Amino acid sequence: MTTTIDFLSHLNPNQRRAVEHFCGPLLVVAGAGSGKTRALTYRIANLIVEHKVNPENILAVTFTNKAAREMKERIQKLFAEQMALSEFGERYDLLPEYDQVRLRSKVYKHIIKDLWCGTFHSLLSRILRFDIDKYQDEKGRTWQRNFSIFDESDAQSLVKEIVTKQLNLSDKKFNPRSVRYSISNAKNQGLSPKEYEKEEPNYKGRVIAEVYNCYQDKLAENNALDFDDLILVPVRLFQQNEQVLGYWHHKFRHILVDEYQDTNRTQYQLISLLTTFGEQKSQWNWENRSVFVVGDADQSIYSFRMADFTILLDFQQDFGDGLADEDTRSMVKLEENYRSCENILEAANHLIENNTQRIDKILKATRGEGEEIFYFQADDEVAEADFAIDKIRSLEKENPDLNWGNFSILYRTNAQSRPFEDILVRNGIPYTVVGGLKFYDRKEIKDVLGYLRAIANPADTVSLLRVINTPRRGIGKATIENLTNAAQELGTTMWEILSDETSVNTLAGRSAKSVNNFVRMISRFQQEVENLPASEILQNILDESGYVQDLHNQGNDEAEDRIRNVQELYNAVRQYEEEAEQDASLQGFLASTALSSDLDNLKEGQTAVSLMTLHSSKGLEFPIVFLVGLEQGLFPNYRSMNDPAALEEERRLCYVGITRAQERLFLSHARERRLYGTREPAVRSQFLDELPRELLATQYSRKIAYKKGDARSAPVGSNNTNNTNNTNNGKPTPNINWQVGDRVMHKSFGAGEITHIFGGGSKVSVAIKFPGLGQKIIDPRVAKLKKIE
DNA sequence: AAAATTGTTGCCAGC
DNA sequence: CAACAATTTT
Repeated sequence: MTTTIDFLSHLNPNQRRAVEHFCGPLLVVAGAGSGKTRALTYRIANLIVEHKVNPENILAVTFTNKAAREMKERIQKLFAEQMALSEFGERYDLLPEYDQVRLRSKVYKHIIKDLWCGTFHSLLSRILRFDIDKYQDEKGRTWQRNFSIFDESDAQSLVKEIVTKQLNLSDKKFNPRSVRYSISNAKNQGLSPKEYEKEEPNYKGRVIAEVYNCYQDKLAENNALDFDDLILVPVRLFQQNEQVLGYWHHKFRHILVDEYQDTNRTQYQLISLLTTFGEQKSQWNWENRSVFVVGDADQSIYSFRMADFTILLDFQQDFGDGLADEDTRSMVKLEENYRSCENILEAANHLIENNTQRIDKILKATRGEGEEIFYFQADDEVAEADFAIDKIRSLEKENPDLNWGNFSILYRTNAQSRPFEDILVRNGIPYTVVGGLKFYDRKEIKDVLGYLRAIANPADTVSLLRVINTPRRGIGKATIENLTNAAQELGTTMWEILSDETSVNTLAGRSAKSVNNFVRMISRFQQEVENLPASEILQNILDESGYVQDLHNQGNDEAEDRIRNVQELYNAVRQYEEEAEQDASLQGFLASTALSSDLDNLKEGQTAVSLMTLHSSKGLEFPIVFLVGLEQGLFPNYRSMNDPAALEEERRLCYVGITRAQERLFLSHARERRLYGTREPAVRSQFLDELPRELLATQYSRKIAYKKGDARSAPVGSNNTNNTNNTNNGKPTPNINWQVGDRVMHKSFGAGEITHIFGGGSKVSVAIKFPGLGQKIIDPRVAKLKKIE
C-alpha cells in the first residue's frame, strides 16, 4: 500500500480540505447531498494511507447502524481498489471474482476489523462490555459485564410498576409514558435523581425524582441498562476513573462524528472527554490527534430526544480557533449539492429561509433544472394514496430505467402508512415499510430473546419472568408472587432463589416441580454458553422449551406466522455469527438486536417502494419522492403549532424531506382525513404556502398561476427575516461589535441577551435568548437590533 | 388459571 | 379504529 490513492482528484476544493485534514479540530458544515459521507470515508482512508494512522486508533460515530455498515463497505472497497493496482497492476473490477474476494477479506482482516465504527449506542455498549465493572453510581450501585439492555417497553413497564405498585400513585396523574420521558430527558442532560430534584423542586418533580431513583434500583437489580445509560454511564465512568478514560483517550486518537447537529449534551461530553482527557484547553495536545465532526443545523430534527444543535454551532468555540468564517481553520463548508435537481433545491432553500434559528447557508445546484414539483390535493387519505400509486405505476411504466426501489413515500407519522400499503398490495407492487412494528418488537421474538437474555444474564428477572410460564407450565400468579416476595425479603435476585431446589419446594407449592424443571433447563443452557455458539443455544431453546411446539399446537395462521418469525430470528443469529468475527458472543448478538433499527434492513438495490417517516429518511436519497399528508396539525404536527422553536423543527423536517429527492418530488395532502375513527376536515399545510409557487405544477395546469409580479418572494404571512425590505422598514442594524452578554432589543421578539456570536467581520450572526421564546439565531444586518445598556 | 368480554385510551418522531 | 388493560366468565 505504498502508492497514494488518487481519489483526491475527484473532490471539490472544500471536500478536499476536509479529507486532507489531519490533526486538530475540524467542523464540516455539510448541506444535504453535499457529499459528506464521501468526505468521511475518504478522510478515514486518507488517515490510514497518508498519515499511517493505525485503524484501531480511529473512532467513527454514525447515526445508524446502516450508515456504519455502508461506511465500512466503502472504505473496504477503496482499499481493495488500491491493492488491486499495487498487487496485480490491474483495476479492481477487472479482476476475477476470486481475487476480488481475496482482496476484500484481506482488507477486512487488516483494516476494517480494527476500525471502531458504529452508533454512539453500539460503540459505547462495546466499551461497557470491557469496563462497566469498574463503575459505581452515586448510590453505590454496580453492574456486571454481562448486563442486559432494556428497550423502551421494558423501561416503561418498570416505571409503571414503580408508580402503581411501589409508590401507590395513580398512573393517571403520573402516566408512565411521560414519567419515563422525563427520566430519559434527565439522563440525556446528565442529571442524577438528586440533581433532577434540585432542578424541579415542585411536587411533581419530587415524585419523578423518586420514581427515577427506584427505577435505577430496578435496573441495577436486573443488571440492566436502558438506552440512555449506554451513553451516560460511560461519561460518568470516564469522569470518575482516570485510568479507564486514559485508556480510551489514548486509543482513540482520531474521532469522527457524523450528524453532529443531532448529538445531545451527554454525547457531547463523551466526545469532549475522549478528545481532551477532561483537561483545560491550555493543556490540550493535538499532536497525532483530531476531532472531526460533520453536520448541518438545518437538518436537526431530533430535539425530542434532547439533541441540541447549538452543540454544532459551538464547535469552533469548544474545540477550535473560534475565528470568523473567512479566517477560521477549524471549519469547512460544503454547499455544493450533487443530489437534487435545481427546482427541488430552490424549493428547499426557499422553505428553510423561513426559519430564524439558522446560519446562512445556501445549497448550490450542480445538476440541471429538472422537472417541476407536482402538487396534488386529494379528497381524503385514500384518494391521496390512489394518486401516489397511480403516479408510481405510470412513471415506472414510462421509464425503463426506473424500478420500484427508486420510489419512496415519506410521511410525518407511522400511522399514515396504512392506505398506501392497502393500495400497493391491491396493485401487486412490492414495498417495504421502515419502522412501525419492528421485527424485534414482535411478541414471539421478545419471548425467545427473553430466554436468551435470562441465560446471558441470570440477574435479568424481567426476562426470567417473561419466559418462566411461556409457554404455559402451570406456574401462576400466586407462585410468582411468592418467589418475588422472597427475593425482595432476602435482597437477592430471583435467580438465586430459583437455583435452590429446597427454596423452590417450600415457596412454589404445587408448581414446584415445573419451576424446578424450568430452572434446570435454563441452567443447562447457561453452562452451554461457554462451549456452544449462540445459534446452537437458540436451537436448543426452541427444541426444549416447548415454545415452538406450543405455537404449532395452536394450529392457526397467526401461529404459523410466528413460527416463521422465530425461524427468521435463528437465521439472524447465524448471519450475525458469520459477520461479527470479533464478538460473535451471545451478548454481542443480544446487543445488536436491542440496538438494531428497522432501517438497517433497508438494502441498497432493493426493488421495492420504500415507505417511511421523514425522520427515518434522514441520510437517504431517492430519485422520486412523495411527501404526503401536508396538512396543518399533521405536518406541522399540532403539538408544535404554538411553539415557535418546535415549528422551526417541523420546517427543518420538511426541508429534510424535500432534499431527499433527486429527480422528482410530489407533494400532496387530503381535504379530509380519518382520525381516531372519525372523519376530520384538513387544511393544507403552511409549508406548502412557503414554497415558491412558480415551481409547483398541479393536475389542472402545467404550472400554478402565480399572483402578480412578486413571483419569488415569500407568500403573505410568513416571517421571512431574510427579506430585508418588507420586514424591517428599510434600515438594517449598523455594524456594531456585538458581544456575548449584550442585552438587545428586537423589533418583534422584544428584549433578549446575546449568548453566542457566529462568524466575524462583516458577516456575523448572533444567537439571542429571548425570555419565553428560547434561543434564536439572527443576522443583525437583516433584523433590526438595538443595544440596551 | 386461562379464556372471553367489555372498557379505555391514544397518533409524533426512535436508538 | 385500533391496541391494550381491566374485568368477568368458564
